[in-house]
Amino acid sequence: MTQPDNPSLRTRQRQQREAQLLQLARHILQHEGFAALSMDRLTALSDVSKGTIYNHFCSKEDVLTALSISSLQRLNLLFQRAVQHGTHSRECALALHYCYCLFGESEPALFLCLFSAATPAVLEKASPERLALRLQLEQQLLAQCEQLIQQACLHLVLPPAAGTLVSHYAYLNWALAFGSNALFAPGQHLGLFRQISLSDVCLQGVNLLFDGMGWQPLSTQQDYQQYWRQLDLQLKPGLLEIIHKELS
Amino acid sequence: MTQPDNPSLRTRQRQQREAQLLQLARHILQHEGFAALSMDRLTALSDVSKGTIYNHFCSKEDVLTALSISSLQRLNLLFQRAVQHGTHSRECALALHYCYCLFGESEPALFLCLFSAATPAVLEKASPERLALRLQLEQQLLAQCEQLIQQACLHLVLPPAAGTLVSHYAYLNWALAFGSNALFAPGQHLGLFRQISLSDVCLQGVNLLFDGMGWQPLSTQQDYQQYWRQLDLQLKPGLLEIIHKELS
DNA sequence: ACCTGAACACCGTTCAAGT
DNA sequence: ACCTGAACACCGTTCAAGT
Repeated sequence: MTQPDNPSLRTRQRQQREAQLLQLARHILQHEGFAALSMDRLTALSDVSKGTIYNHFCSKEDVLTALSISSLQRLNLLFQRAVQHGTHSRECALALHYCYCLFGESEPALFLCLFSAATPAVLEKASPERLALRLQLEQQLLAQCEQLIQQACLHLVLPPAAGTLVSHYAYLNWALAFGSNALFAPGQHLGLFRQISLSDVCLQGVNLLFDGMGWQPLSTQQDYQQYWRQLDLQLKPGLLEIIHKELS
Repeated sequence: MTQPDNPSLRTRQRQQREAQLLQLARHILQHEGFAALSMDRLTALSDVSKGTIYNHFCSKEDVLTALSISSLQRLNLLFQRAVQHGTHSRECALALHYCYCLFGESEPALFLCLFSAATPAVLEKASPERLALRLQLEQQLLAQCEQLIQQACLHLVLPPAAGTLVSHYAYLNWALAFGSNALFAPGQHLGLFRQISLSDVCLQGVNLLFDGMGWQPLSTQQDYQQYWRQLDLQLKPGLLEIIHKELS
C-alpha cells in the first residue's frame, strides 16, 4: 500500500506548482502584456515542460480563468474582512465596494483577468471544473452581498419593495462595481475619462445607488466620504496584506 | 489624370467589402462561437484571399474592434432617435438606457464584441486608426449623455452638486448600463442570475440611480415602468429597424 | 494599385517514449 | 503515475509574384 503521507504531499506539491505557474502567468500579463501570454512563453519561464503545464490547465484560456478564480478568492477574503468594519449595514456595504475598488486599483492585471475571463472567447475554452469553481465563488460573493441587504431590510433601514428585491439589489451593486472598474482601464488606455478618479466615482456611484434605494442613513445624513477616508486609514493596510499574501 | 468618379467608386467598393467581411465575422461569432473566429475561417467564408483581408484589418483583434465600432455607430443612431422620445429630461435619459438594454438583448453577439474589444488582449492588437475611431464614437455617446444631464441641471430638475458633476454622472450611467449588460451574458452561461430579467433589472437600476441623483420627477412621482412599456410599444420597432439596417 | 496564395513563424495541443 | 519534448495541426502574418 502507499504511505499515508504520500498522496497529500503529492497534492500539496501539485498545488504549489500550480500557484507558481499562475504567478509566472501574472508576471507575463503585468510586464509583457496580455498579448504576450502564450503557453510557449509560460513554459520558457517555468521549470517544467509544456506537457506538465497542460496537466494543470486544459488551454491557455484556462490559465486566465484560473487567475480570475484566485482574484475571486481574494475578493471573498477582502469582503469577509471588510464587512466587519462598518457600524451599520450601509457602512458595511460601502466597505465591500471599497474592497472591489481597492482591488481594481492595486491589482489592475488581476482585475483585467476577471474582466477577460468573462469574455466568450475565454469562457468557451476554459475547463468545466474551473468554470464550476468560478460559479461557486461568485455565488459566495453574491451571498455576502445578499445577506447584508437582507439584514438591512430586517433592521428597517432599507425599505422593502415588491418582487425579487434582494437578488436584484445585489445584481445592481455588482453591476455598478464591475462596470465602474471595467470602464476605467480601457477608457484610460483610449484616452477617455482622463480627469476621473476611480475611487471618487465609485464612492459617488454607491452613494447615489444607496440613496435611491433609501438605505439609511442617507448620504445627506452621514458623510460617507469621511467614512471612505476612514477605510483608507484603518482598513486599507489589512486589505492590501490579504491582496498581496502569496503574491509575488 | 484619374477619372473623377474612380476614387470614390474604389472607396465605396472597399467599404462595401469591409462591411461584407464584418458581416461574415459576425456570422461566425453568432453561429460558431468566439473561439471559432479565425482569419482562416473568415477567408474560407469570404470570396477574397487572406492578403486582402489583411488589407482591411491589421489583425484578428482588429476585426473584433471593427465590429465594436459598428456597434457604437449603431448605438449612436439609437440614442439620437430615442432622446427625442421623452417629454422631460429624465424620460429621455431612461430612453437612452432602454436603447442600450435593447441592443444588448437583441444583438448579444455585437454587445459581446463591445465587451471583448475592451479587453487588453484585443486593445493591444487593434490598429491605432480603429482605436482612434472608437474613442471618437465613445466620446460622441458620452457627449449625448452629458448634454442631457446638463439640460436637466438647467431646467432645475437635477440638483447641482460640487466638482465635475456632469462627467461623473455620465460615467456612472455608462458603468451601470455596461455592467448590467456585461454581467448578464457570462452569468447566464455560468448559471448565475438565472431568475433575473435583464430588462427589469436595468430599469430598476436606472430608477435607483436617478432617484439617488434627485432627478425629477422621482420614481415615486411617476411610474417609469409604464414609460418603459410605452417605449416597448412606440419606440422599439423603429430602434430595431436601426439595429438591423444593413445587418444580415 | 491591388490581389493572390504559397510560405513562414509561432503557437496551441497531443502523445509516444521515458523515468 | 507522472514527466518530457518532439511532433503535428492550425493559425496569424507576410510578401514575392502576378494582374
